[in-house]
Amino acid sequence: MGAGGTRRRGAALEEAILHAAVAELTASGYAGLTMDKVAARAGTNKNAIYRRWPNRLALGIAAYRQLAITVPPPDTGDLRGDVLELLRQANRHWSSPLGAILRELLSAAGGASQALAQLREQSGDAVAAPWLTILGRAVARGEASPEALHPRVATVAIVLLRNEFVMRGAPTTSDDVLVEIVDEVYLPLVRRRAPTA
Amino acid sequence: MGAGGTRRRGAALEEAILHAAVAELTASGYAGLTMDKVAARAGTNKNAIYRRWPNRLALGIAAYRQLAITVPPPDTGDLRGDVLELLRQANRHWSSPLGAILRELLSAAGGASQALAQLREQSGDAVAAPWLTILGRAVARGEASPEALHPRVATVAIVLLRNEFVMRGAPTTSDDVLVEIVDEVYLPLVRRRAPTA
DNA sequence: AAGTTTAAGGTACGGCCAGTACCGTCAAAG
DNA sequence: CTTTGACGGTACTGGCCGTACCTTAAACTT
Repeated sequence: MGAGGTRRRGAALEEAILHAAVAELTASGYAGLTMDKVAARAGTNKNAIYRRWPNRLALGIAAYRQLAITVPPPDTGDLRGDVLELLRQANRHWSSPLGAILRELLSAAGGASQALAQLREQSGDAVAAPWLTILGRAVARGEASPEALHPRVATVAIVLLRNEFVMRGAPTTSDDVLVEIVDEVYLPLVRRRAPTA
Repeated sequence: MGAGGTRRRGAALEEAILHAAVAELTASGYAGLTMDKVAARAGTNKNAIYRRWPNRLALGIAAYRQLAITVPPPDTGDLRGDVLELLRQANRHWSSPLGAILRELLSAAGGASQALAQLREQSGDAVAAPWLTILGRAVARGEASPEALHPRVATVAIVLLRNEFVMRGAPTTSDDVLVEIVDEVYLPLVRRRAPTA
């Protein structure tokens, strides 16, 4: 049918498909992302899609990447404020429709560790950076111990929050829980420790 | 067909179906658990299944419950040993075929928080208990601070390990990582904190 | 400008599987 | 011995992924 009259090729068509996939993804989530619907919305057919992406999951991930954004790490002046703000950002993000899509994708990727790698590169490893940033400042201020810069230590708070999402199926996590994570676990852990006897 | 000759009813049939579902689940995982195959293996048909479980996921969960077992918490005499042993148990469990099935189910449950609750009851909350047990003993020995008995604190190690499984798609986690979790995060967190000078 | 290559469009399947409908049949309850 | 309701068999619907095959148009070549 090609409403535009002229037949699109190459990059133009690819962009149109991706755009349609993004639209479907935001409208119906990954579960509702069907190849037929994407093709229809893009005004093309499934062949054009399968020439570019090997399967539905790959297309879904590609579409998600169009949506993902990164925000600069907060700088409130003290560690507790920074940590809480980072957690709240993450909480908002996971509660948002975008977060729901990400969870769906992670779910669908499941064992396909090939595809999973792409998602981690985007959602996982990028997560560590802001924590190291705010902790670096805290160490400089003497608020945190240098050992806290160990990645596994630095990211404990966000990992606990992620666990909250995974275990409770709840869409959003109460702010009380965030405060609890910060005060009961994270700050005691990263704070300058008294020398072990 | 009914190889048994007599036609089974009620509990007998239900048991046969569940048994077949368990067999299929262990043989092919949840992805390979199809209603047709279960019916065939049980020597019945899909109707009998759908009269008892509303959908495939419910059947999968029911079958999984048949498989899940609990092991008594370790008691090595010191906290570090107990913690490591608990983590190693969990590591083995998640690496096992059974763990793979559980991950598949959690994946499939996804948003269906109704079904998710059933799985949590089995895999999630039951997890906290052994940690409180070993920590209770450690507190009595003076190895850990009483604040460590806070559930969110007590379960930090296992949550970090779970995160490892979720993020790295890896089937098993290296023992080095377990040690790292214990020594870098868990012990510093729960250990009796030196009175702030 | 004519010819050639390559990708798009159109359409129709194959295959898989969840879930449903219908009906004949047999076991258990009364 | 009759009635009831669950069981067995089978056949469908419907959705959707992924593929095959052919026609047509764009772009590139000579």
